[in-house]
Amino acid sequence: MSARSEQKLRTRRNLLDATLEQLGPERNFSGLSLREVTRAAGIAPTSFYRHFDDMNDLGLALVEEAGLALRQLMRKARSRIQEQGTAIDTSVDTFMEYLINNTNHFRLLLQERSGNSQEFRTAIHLEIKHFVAELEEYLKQRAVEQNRPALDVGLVADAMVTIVFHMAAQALDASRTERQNLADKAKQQLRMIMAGAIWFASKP
Amino acid sequence: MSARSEQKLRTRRNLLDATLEQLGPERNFSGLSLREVTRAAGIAPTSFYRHFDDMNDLGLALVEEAGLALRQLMRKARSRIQEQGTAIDTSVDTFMEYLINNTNHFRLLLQERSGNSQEFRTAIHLEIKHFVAELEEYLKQRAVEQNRPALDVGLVADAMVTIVFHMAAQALDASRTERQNLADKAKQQLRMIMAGAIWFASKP
DNA sequence: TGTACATCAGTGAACGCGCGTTCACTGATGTAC
DNA sequence: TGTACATCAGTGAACGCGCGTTCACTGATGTAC
Repeated sequence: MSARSEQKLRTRRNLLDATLEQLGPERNFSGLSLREVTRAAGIAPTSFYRHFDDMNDLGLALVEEAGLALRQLMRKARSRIQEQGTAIDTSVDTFMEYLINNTNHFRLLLQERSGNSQEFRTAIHLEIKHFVAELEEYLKQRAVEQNRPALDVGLVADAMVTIVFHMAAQALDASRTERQNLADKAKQQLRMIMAGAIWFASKP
Repeated sequence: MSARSEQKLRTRRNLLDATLEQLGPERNFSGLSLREVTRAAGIAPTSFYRHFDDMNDLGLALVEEAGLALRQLMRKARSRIQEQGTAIDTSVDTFMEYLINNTNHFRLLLQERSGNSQEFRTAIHLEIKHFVAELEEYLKQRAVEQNRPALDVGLVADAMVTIVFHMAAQALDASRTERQNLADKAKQQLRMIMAGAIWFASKP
């Protein structure tokens, strides 16, 4: 790759990183301006257009990145579970780890609910759907491996992801000990859902 | 009350209503401008300050209103349940009704997660906490009435509200039939949580 | 009831500001011969 | 390897726009006597 295109990629990366860094409890993605982002990235506002059509275009790139990171996280969690056998604890702990290491990626995924373009919200929704689908697949496998009755995995995976995302949203701006409490609460709630699902599945 | 102060209240009401009407899937509260709101309310931008300090102040008034409406809704749901005895179905249906009649009030309550002032988010969080607390109280009573083991009501109420709010958020911009599916899914998920909670409560 | 004055909701002009986007440009890097 | 030209990432000036906020004002409503 030529020096020129390497430099271009580096600038693009700066734009993406600078955008993430601007996000916070009081800063939506939709509240960021193009000029703010270029300022943070150390380039002229006009240079923005060498890399993205507009802020929406940049946002979509970030959402894709966040989704990819989430999927990588899941692979990691699954391999940990095989070693340790504690599915719920390990999953929640791993999610929490993602949260801490990719705070602003996660912040972006939470913007699903209004304030952005249809396209943007659809993109986020898709990433979360992937996340649910992979959990579904995993639950199905586990049920077979453990000779348990087949659960309504769609329903269970959806409920679990709802609980975990909600937990994570609250944990974002919480202290270390609050985070621990939130994680513990989520784990217990997931166990309730699991127990309820098994109960329903084993009914006549 | 004097004619003058009645007129003032009417203008204030116009501002609040105009603000709610501006909200939508692509419009955050934090994305609304003072001038937009006064334009929609049919007054001069400068008149805004006769009623509110700034947009944040107006937002807080709306959040309070939305919380009040939610609490009224709950009373209604509880009385319906006494007549019919189907707690989960009736509660979800009633929530759905609120959603349809107070769409933009609910949209406002969904903005809890970033993009607004700390004060604003805290206010929303408080309204949701009230909602959870009343559900907790209700669950406690039901357990006693039905001679069931005491549940971990805090955990259950929290999980249930998470599920219902998530359902409602998705239902906001969904079609009639999609909404029905979302409500059915939520009901089943709530039953799972309930069954799981009872199972845990009846363990030694 | 009538009069003189006080209150105050709503106004219009004006301000300075940051915004997104356009344009013609510069000069380093890449390419063809 | 050296030369002449092409590419193109990044620039700086400029634009028109909507914003929040200030200010001195107007005129209808309210109040005191």
